[in-house]
Amino acid sequence: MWLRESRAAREEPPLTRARIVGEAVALLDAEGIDGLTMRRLAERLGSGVTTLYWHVDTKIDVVDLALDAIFAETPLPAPAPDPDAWQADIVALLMDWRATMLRHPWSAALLQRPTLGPNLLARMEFLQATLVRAGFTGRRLNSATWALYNHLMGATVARAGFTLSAEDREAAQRRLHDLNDRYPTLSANDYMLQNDWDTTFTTGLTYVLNGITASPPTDGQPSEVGGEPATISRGPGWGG
Amino acid sequence: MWLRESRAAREEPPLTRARIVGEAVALLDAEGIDGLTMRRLAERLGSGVTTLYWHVDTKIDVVDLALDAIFAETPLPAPAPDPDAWQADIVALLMDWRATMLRHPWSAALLQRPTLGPNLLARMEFLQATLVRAGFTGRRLNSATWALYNHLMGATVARAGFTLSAEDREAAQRRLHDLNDRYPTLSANDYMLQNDWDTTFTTGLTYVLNGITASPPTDGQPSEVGGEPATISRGPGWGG
DNA sequence: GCCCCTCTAGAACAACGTACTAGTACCGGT
DNA sequence: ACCGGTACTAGTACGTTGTTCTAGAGGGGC
Repeated sequence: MWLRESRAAREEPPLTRARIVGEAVALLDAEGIDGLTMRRLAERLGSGVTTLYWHVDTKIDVVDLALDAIFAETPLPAPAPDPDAWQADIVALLMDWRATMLRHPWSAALLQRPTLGPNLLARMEFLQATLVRAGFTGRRLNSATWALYNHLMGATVARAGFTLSAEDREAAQRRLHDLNDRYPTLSANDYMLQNDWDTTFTTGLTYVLNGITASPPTDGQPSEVGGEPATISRGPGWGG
Repeated sequence: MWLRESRAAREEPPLTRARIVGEAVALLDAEGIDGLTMRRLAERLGSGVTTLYWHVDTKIDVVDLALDAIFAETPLPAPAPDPDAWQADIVALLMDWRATMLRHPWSAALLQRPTLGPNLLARMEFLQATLVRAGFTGRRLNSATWALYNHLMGATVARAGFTLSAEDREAAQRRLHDLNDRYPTLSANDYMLQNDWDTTFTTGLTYVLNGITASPPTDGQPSEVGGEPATISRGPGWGG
């Protein structure tokens, strides 16, 4: 029995990579990115500081692991029964993706490094597989994938970064109003008082999805149809 | 003459806020965000470290000032003569915006903090004023503004963060191929080998602009027309 | 009995942001 | 001619950070 207990302790040593990552997420949630310190992390784990370095090479590893770990909280959405409802699948995926990141606001600031964790790749796989199922291939597939991803990331980073208190926002808006001659539109439209991020996100998502859907998914020649990148230029070509 | 020289020196002391910010941008360009150190900055300026703190309250101030300073490099684009060509104005603005950030890649990682510098506000003013000129008001104006801003930021952050060497990208793609059963789509579509960020950006921008243009700009009741956020939900409503 | 492997932890180092303090040069007032 | 204040520079020092180096404890196999 003691042997068995000892073996159990052997298979689950008091300090594990998983335990470190879990506590790192908790610490990040509680104190933000600046609160994550190897010493504080060790303190919360009841271990020596340098012990962490046996399980992990560097602090960046901890951050990367924590970043991927939060995407294991939620399972991928179940694809809709109707195979034509690919847009619903994408909306479900992106809404959950955003919700996860906003549950851990520090993640938004960290996602600028290349994201190669298994859970993030799984989400990317789901996104692109859904688009493939909808008929996108080649360059169109690539553009659609990134357009959706960009909207998600831009909206979430903006949302997570705009953490001003209500008073601060009102003060900033008053300052905009004082600079009325320089920023008349921002002043008139209460730019700083924006607070309905959720509907802003979903409305923008419909824009992107509608734009993607309108551009036909590569049936036939992939380089001729309207909406090609070549139609964008600084000169004329727009506004017809 | 000596008096005059002395007065000139008086009006332009050896160390200026502007000179500090300029050197900070150069240092950030050369060595990235981790290379920006008060000591190294002082060294490059030929001054004592703590002297900086007379001109600037904290290091964050330096970063914020540098971040806004890069948007003074380029003037705002001249609005197109044709008033209906508002989309061309927006494209010109966003292309230049992105180009500026990619010229200083550290800026992408920093833009998660609320951006209230005068040059950034001027760009935001241009963007929203153009949309107002196109007829957008109220919620639609807000959604359109942020959809465009989100696309810009998402694309630029992704681009600036994906700085892997060609060999690293190929190695990562090989790893994806080895995990074929888990990421079949990413494996089959060379997800990691994406490198034409420019056309991906412009194509995505046409998607967003088309989606915005398709949704009518608040002529009449602002809450009834199609494309309302309420039409998005996890359940049915999509995929018709 | 001995060794190696897994795991823990203290001590120490270089580098960081910043506060405190002292000092220099110049200008206006008396 | 002196004095005080203002603009500006700079050295020293403190606490904190990530990380390396080194030492050591406990257990299984020869």
